[in-house]
Amino acid sequence: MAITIRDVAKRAGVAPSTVSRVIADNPSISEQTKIKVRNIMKEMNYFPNIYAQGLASAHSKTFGLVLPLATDAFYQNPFFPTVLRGINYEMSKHDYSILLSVGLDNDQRQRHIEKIVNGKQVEGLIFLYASKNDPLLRFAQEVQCPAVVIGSPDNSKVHYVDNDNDLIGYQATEALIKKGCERIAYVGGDMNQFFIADRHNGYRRALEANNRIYDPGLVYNDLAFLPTDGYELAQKHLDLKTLDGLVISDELVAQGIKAYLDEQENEKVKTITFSAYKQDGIGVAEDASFINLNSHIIGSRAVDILFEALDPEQASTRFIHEYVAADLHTGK
Amino acid sequence: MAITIRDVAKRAGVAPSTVSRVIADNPSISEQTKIKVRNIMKEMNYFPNIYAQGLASAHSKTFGLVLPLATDAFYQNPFFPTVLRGINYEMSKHDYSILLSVGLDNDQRQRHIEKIVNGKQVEGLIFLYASKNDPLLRFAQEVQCPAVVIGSPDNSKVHYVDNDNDLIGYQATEALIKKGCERIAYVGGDMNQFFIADRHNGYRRALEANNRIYDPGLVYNDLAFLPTDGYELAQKHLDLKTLDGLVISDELVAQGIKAYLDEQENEKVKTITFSAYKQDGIGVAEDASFINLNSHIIGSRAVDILFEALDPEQASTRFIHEYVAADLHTGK
DNA sequence: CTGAAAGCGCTTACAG
DNA sequence: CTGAAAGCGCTTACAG
Repeated sequence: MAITIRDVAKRAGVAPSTVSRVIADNPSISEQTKIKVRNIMKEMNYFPNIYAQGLASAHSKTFGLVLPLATDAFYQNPFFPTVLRGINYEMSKHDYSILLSVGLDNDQRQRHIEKIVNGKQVEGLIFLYASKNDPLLRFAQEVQCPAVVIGSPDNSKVHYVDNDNDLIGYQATEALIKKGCERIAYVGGDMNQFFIADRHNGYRRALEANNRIYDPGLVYNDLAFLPTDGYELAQKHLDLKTLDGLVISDELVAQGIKAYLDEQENEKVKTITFSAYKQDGIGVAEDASFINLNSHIIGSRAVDILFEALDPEQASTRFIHEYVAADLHTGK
Repeated sequence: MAITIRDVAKRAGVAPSTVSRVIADNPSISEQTKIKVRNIMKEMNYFPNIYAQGLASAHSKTFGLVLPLATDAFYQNPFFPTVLRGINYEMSKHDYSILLSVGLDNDQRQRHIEKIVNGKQVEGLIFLYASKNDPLLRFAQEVQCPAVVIGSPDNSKVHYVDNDNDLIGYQATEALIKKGCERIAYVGGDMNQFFIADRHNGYRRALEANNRIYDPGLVYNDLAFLPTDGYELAQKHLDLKTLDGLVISDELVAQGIKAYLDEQENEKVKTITFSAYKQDGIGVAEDASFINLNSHIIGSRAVDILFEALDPEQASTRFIHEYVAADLHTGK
C-alpha cells in the first residue's frame, strides 16, 4: 500500500516515533536527525496519513465553513470571495483545511454539522452569516463546539467579528453632509439583517447630531440585494428631484443605482456605499465615496479567534466580539 | 472522552463489530438487532468518529473542490452557487463531504492538494474550472487521483462535464436569425477560455449555415465578465445603429448590456444569453431569450462521474466526456 | 446472523 | 536526544 512512517523509519535507521517527531518538528529532535529523516521522506515521497494523524492526536486540523442557504445575492456579493480569501490566508499559515457545509435546507445542514462536529471531522465552525435565532448556531453552542460568526448575531454568547456597522453608517452619512448634501436617503434592504439595521441606526444618529430631521420616508428597505434591484429602485421609487445624497448599504445595489444616475447624467445626487475590499486607484472614479470594509481582514480575524477559542485554557464563558476597522474614502 | 462503539456495544449487549455493521447497515445483521442498537446509539447520542472510520476503511468520504484563483467574476457569476448546489445535492445523497481547496497562488494550491490527496483526506477532486495547461490537473493525473473537471479542459485524458458550447452557440445564433435579426454580433470575453471560443465557433457556424457572412468586426472579446463591463461595452463600443442582434456569452455581461438597452429604450436590438439556471416565469421578461445551461445538473453529473471513477474496476484509460443538455427559451 | 482478533497509520506519555 | 509500547476508534476478514 502507501508508504508509512514505518517505511521511512526503517530506511532512516530510526524509530517510527522519531519520524513522527520530525514531522511535527519537535524541538527535542536533533537537527542532524531531522535533516536525515526529511531527506528520506522526500526521496520516498512520503506524506502522513491525515486521518491517522487526526485519530491519534485528536486534531483534525480542519474547520467547518457554514454557508447560508444558497441565495444568489450572497454569492454574488464581493463580500464572499473577499472574506474567503482572508480565511484561507490565515488557515493556510496554520496548515488547516476548510470543510464546506452547504445544504439544501436547514435540516440537511444541521444533520451534516452534527455529523462533522460529533464525528470530530472539524475542530471548529466559522459561520459566514448571522441570522436571527439560528438553529445551527444554537446547536454549536449546545455541543460546545468552538465557533465564530462573521457578522453580528442576536446572541452575545458566541465569538464574532464584524465591522462596526452603526459607526460606519454614521461616518458615511456624515461624509455626505460634509460634501454639502441636504436631503440624504438611506437605501437598506432587509431590516432583519442586523448590518442593515445597524447602519441605518448610524445614519439616523448622524442626521440628528447634525441637526437634520430624520425622515422615515427617506428610508428605502423593500428591495433585494442585486444590481438590478438598485437600478429599478432608482428608476421608479427614489425621489431624485429632491434628494441629493444616498447612503447605500449594499454594494451591488449601489452599482445599479449608480448605473442609473450615470445614464441620467445626474451629478447632483452624491452616493456613498460600503465595499468589501475596494481601494482608491485603478477602476475607481476619482470622486467616488465609499467605505472599505476590509472584509478579508474580517475573515482572517475570524480564523485567529477560532484558534484562540480552541485553547482549552479559555473559559467557555468568555466571548470575543471584535470590530474590524473600515476606511472612509471620500474621493477627491 | 467521547462515546465510542465499545460503549454502545456494551450497553446493547453485542460485540463492537456488530455495532459497526449496524452503522454500515450491513445486510447480514438482523433487523431486530439493528433496531435495538440504533435505539441505543440515539439514546447515548453516539456519532462515529469519522477519522477512525476513514483510517480503518481507507475511505475518507470526502471530495476536494478545487476553486480557481480568486477572481470576483468567478464568484459573482450565478454559475458558482448553481453548480455548488448540484454538487451538494448529489454528495449529500452519498453522505460525502466537500473539502475546499482555495489558495492564494498556484504553488500554495498545489501543496495543499498534494497534502490532501497523498494524505488520503480526499478520495477525488472536482475542478470547478478548466484552464490551459493546468499544473494542478496534471498533478492529479500523475498521482492517479480520480478527478473530474467542470468545463472542457485542453486535456482529453480526464473526465469532464460541460455544456456543448459549440452547439448552444449555434442554437443561440439561429434563434436570433429566426426572430428576424440581420446583423448579429457575438459578445465573448477571453478567447482563452474554451467556452467562449466554442460558443463563438457555434455562432460562426450558424451564420454560415444560414448564408450570412461572418464578420470578425462583429466579435467583441476585449472585456471582463462583470455587468459594468457589459454596460460600458454597449455604451462605447457596440455599433447599435447597425446591429440588431447580440449573442452574449456571459450572463453578467448580458445584464449590463440589457440595462443599457433598456435605458435607451432600444427595442430593436434583440439579445440572447446563457444562464446558469434561469427558467421562464417569475422575474423573467416575457420576450427574453436565453439558454438555460442547467448548471446544477452539471454539478450533480460531475459528482456521479467521480463516484464511477472511484470504482477500481474502471480502467484508468477510459474517460468520460459528458455534455449536459441546455434548454433554449425564445420568449413569447 | 454474530463475535474475537488483527490491523489501519499515526501520536504520546514513559523510560532511559 | 531517542526508542518501545500502548492506544486513538473504527473496519473487516475469518471462524463459527
